[in-house]
Amino acid sequence: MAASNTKKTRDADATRARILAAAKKDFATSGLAGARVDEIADRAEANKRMIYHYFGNKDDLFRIVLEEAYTDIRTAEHNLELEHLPAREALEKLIRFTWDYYLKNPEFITLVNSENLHKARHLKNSEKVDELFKRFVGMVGELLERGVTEGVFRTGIDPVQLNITIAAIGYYYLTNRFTGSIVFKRDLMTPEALEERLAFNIETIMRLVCVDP
Amino acid sequence: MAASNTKKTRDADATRARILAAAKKDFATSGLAGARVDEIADRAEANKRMIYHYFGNKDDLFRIVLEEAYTDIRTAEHNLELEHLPAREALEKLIRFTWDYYLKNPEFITLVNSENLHKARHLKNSEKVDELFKRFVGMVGELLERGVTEGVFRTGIDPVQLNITIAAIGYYYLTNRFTGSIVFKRDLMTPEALEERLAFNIETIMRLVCVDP
DNA sequence: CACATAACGCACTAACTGGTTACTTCCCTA
DNA sequence: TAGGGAAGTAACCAGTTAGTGCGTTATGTG
Repeated sequence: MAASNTKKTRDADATRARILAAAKKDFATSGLAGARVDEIADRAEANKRMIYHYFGNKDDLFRIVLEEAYTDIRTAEHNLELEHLPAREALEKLIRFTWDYYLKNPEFITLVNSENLHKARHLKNSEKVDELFKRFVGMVGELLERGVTEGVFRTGIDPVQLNITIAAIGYYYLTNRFTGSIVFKRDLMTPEALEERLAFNIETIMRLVCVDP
Repeated sequence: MAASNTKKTRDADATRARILAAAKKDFATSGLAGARVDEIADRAEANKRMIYHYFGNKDDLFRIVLEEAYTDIRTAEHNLELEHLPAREALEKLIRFTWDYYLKNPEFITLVNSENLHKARHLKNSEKVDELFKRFVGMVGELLERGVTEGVFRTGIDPVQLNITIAAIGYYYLTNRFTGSIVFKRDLMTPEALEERLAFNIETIMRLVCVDP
């Protein structure tokens, strides 16, 4: 499973990008401790020396992969432009987006899990993530306020708690899909199971937030 | 941080138990790949050779630690004796229990995360976990039915989906407490924050399940 | 063209890591 | 009380791992 064979001669940006993509893949698959620098270099079709040249060391590489992952999801979220929809529709769109993003980008979940295993020590040194989230929490807060004004949402809901819950009900299902499929004795990843779960999640949040669910 | 100094001369059971406790701690802290067999032996105040004598290899040791963790939580759950309470109270007790258990046993969460990173390959070889969960899902199913009979719960709720959601809203908050505290710019682990989260979770589930929340 | 600069690669190392070999020490019971 | 088996130990091993020293090669610019 190597990077696309567009390896030209001497292209610093391309090499850097290939290393990042390879690192994302390996860190997501094996965790920080389990991932191997040599394998990342192989997958990137780059020399291991280049990893240290561009990224310093394994931990810094991990930090940058993580920052990129957070930037990606927050950018996609921003592009939803929820502010142009009625509050109820906007909320449902956010729930669907969160679910779909986790589903299509499973590496995001495992990267975040890895970072939490390490008590977020990489994120602590990151300035980038800081500003990303300011906008995001604000967005959901405004959405809630708008819903109250429209008369469709209950008052007094904490946007952070709501955010966490919307993420939780999708994240948990997907991150624990392997043990979950065993202990609950059903394949949690069939198209039908996924559809059913999304519907359940939408209902959960709508009943929590809406005046008249 | 060594095991309690009750190390007598020649006690196979005690040595085995010390190794298991040490392994649980280290696997929970560092993950499967990150944990070191030598360190587990040190922490257990046992010789490394004993680990291989009693448990075979690192992966088998991890599997047994995991089985023990699942047995512990399911046993505690069983001891709740929810069947002796009115359905509504029983449900709230289950939500509180789940939250408190995760809070007091953070290693459970990290062990399960590790196992899922490895696609549950250890659990696949476990017969023990199989029967543990049969009882559990049945218990929640009966609780839901009883609530419907009592006229307090809505009909048609899937016990597995409910189970997953109850776990999810606590699990996600706690497993991601490090990154969460950074991105949301508030300490998620103060007593007030924890209390607030539990209240929010109870409200979420009650609104989802109850006819008249 | 010349040449400085940056991209790239080889081969190496010191420390580590899961697992083992060969041995000693203790306890139980015949 | 003798001796057999289980508990426990130290030293070791072969393979792995993150990280580097240093030389080579391409490329853009004066």
